[in-house]
Amino acid sequence: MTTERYNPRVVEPRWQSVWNERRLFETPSEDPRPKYYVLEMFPYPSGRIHMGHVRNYTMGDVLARYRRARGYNVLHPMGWDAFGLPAENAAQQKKVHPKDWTYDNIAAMRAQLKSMGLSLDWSREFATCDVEYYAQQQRLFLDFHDAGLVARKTAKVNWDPVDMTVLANEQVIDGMGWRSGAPVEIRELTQWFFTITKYSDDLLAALKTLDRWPEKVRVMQENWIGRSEGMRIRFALDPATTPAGESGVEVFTTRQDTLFGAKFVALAPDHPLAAAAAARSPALRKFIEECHHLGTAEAAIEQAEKLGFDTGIKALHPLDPGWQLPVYVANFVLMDYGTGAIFGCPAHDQRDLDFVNKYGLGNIPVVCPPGQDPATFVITDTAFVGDGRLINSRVLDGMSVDAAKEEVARRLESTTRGNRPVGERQVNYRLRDWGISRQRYWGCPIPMLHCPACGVVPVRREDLPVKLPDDVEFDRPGNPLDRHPTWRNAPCPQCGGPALRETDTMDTFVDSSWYFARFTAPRAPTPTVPAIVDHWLPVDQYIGGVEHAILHLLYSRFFARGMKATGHGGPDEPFAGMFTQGMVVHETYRNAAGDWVEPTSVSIEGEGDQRRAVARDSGAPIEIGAIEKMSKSKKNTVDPSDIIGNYGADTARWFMLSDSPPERDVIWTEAGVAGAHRFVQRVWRLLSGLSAQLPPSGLPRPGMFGDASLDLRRHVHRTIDTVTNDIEKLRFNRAVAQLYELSNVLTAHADSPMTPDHGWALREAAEALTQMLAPMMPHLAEECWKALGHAGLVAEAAWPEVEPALLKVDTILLPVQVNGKKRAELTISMDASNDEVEKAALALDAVQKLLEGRPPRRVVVVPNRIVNVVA
RNA sequence: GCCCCUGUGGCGGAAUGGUAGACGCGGCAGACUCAAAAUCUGUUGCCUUCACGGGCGUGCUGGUUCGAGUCCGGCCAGGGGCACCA
Repeated sequence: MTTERYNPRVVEPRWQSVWNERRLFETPSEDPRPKYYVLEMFPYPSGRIHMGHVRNYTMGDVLARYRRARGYNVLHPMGWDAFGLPAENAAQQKKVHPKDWTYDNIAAMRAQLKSMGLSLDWSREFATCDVEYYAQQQRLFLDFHDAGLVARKTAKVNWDPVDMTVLANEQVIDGMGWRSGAPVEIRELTQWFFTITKYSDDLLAALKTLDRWPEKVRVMQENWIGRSEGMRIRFALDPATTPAGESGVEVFTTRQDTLFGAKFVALAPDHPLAAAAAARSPALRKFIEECHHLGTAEAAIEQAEKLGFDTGIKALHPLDPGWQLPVYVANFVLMDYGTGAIFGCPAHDQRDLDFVNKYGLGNIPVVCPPGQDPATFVITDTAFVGDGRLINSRVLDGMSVDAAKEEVARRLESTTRGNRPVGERQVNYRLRDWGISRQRYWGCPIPMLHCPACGVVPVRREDLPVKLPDDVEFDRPGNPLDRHPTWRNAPCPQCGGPALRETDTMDTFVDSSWYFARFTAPRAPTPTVPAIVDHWLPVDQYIGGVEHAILHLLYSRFFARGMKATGHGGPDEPFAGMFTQGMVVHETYRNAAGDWVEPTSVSIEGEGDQRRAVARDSGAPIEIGAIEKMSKSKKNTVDPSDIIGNYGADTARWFMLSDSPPERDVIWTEAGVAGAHRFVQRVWRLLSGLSAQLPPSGLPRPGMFGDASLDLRRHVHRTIDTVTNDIEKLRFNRAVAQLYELSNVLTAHADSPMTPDHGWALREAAEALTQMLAPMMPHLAEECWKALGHAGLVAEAAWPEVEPALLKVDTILLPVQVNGKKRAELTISMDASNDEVEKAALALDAVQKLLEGRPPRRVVVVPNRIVNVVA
């Protein structure tokens, strides 16, 4: 019998249109089945999908199809994270409107995604730049505003004077704007913020409940929120040295136990007291000015020397008013953490130590490490930050660090000056409020107005949406909304007088902070429908790149809380299960000139050490470089469309699931893809070849099975068991290996005589294999399912059931160790007692030989696992 | 600097404290073929032995255990996150 080669180019579109016509993946919200919401991070519509998308969406699709087969009502939607800077760059460079560019890209990428055969509910699709979407986002903004979750305050930003825009820190390279190359200025701008810090404690505490999130992501969020417990302490100032009107300075510390080791107080350059002191000192003004010029870049901070300037002001020690400490302005003190001022204890803080060593202020060790003699303990270059006993600290001497912290806290809390305690316990967070203002056109307009009479006024809800004007120009740098002739003008909702619209638009992270909720009722005239969003959320499994482990996930968690608080429903935690996939990486190639070369123009020869690359056209030698994340700049990308065109979507999907554990990086190789494709063909040959000989589907199970049939059935059911488990735990690479093995076993059994029981067992195996392949390679599975004589779709078939009796075996092969080394094997009944096993093991020739006639010292029998004889 | 992860054949990787290397890629040998491709079968950690067998093997090093890739301590290497956060 001849079998035709499986042709994905014909087969895949055919099944895609069958699924589409039957509207198989459109999800009703009202359905008696249990719900399952699986979501992959929606893409930015750059124009082409990349291999990272293929990996991400394949994983999600496996889960969606598997859950459907398990009887769940699955929600698996797709949309577009469509606002953002690249559209405006394209507008400048290619003279296309950001809207046209974006929607054209969406159309191209939608077609690419459809060619992957993903079981998505396309009826719920939306883009965040759809007016219908951002209108609802503006409504949410106003609701958040009314609930006190929106603030307007000044913030320092990186300002590019040429492009006339604010830059993110990542867009500042060596102090220059990434596009303009102009030196970046630090400017204070009034910006819109979401007050995420109101939830600091809750966002931190609730991380403990996210037991289906990667530990790594939880730790990253924990560090980002950065809770520290300490004290806010007020230092009085010596009036003789202090500018008029200033009487004290507050510091934040987590080490109040080291208060007797204090050597100085330091202020941030922007601290009000620093400004007051600068008013009478030109030299200090100059110093503060220099601090401002120091870049915000990490590298600059890393190398920056600890610099300070003595203000001449003296602070009085809170536990000893007779003790004066110099007050410095120091470049390493941050205005926006704590109080913008610190007290320095050099012996037990490295930065403070560096500082005093530079300015010759000396240090007093106040915590002595265990085992050290306090009399000889000195600090020179390295601060001691560990635990120990307090020394040189008067009443605290002999206490542990914790006890001393407690004692100092008690004393300062009960000491008052001017009706206020000198110190208060305080919890500080590293987390800052979320600045969402962007001076850009292609984003969601912030629905606020500026009225000369009434100030900042929200747009009335009945006047929403504030639509982006289409008639804008990108011929000049800056925000086109600022110079639009008419759009800015609107009447004030309060007084009716002329007012100006806010021209800042929202950070695109806002768009992606609630899209998963919108998918539950994507056409509703309100942001959500609470009953529906409560039904679907939380997302049962969210999948995406680890690069969003902090910001996107944290903002979404904040938004969920905000939406709940403003009556839009949903749980506090939007993602019950989170999975961060690894990247798709590829070898890099360079020619003799050092230019990057695409994989498609390189051919590889030889193996191992002999492996060489040459240019496909000229034969010129090519250097094989490091394996790195696919990126356009290194030209080591592979276009998913090429792969799908050559091998079909199933091959690409199968390769993405094979070999590498999903959380780790996967190395894209031609050989690997070719291997995946060979398997596609092998499965088709096997199953289509077998189908002609098999008994019809649905025959009753024979009462008896021969040994071969029983072996096959046992293997099939073991595979169903493990593959089910592996998919549930997202261990796709293991599931793939099991299916390879099953197809090998099935192949080995396919030539056995076609007795009724064997035919039945073979059909069972063939169908189980097809069904288990279906979530991963849905087109191939449909084609095989049809070849096996089914009129219906495998996409609608129920997941195969395990017969528990078949997971058991009567006899097992037990390894026998002597002194921990395997020396023999023992075939014995599963039910044999430990005594029987021990006796049988000791009777083995190999064991006897090694014992040399002596009795064993000990015999360990682990039932159905191993025997270890200790000689 | 702080926090986290990873380290297993030629390669990607399997392995509830219990036979290390499943499965795939690659290699080798064979079958089919006039030949090649495709396909199928066998084999494939390293050393040693004609063979049976034996020895060595999970970055290094110490420990716990009848038994350690897995648990604990100390190193080394690679990767990631945060970073003047008091």
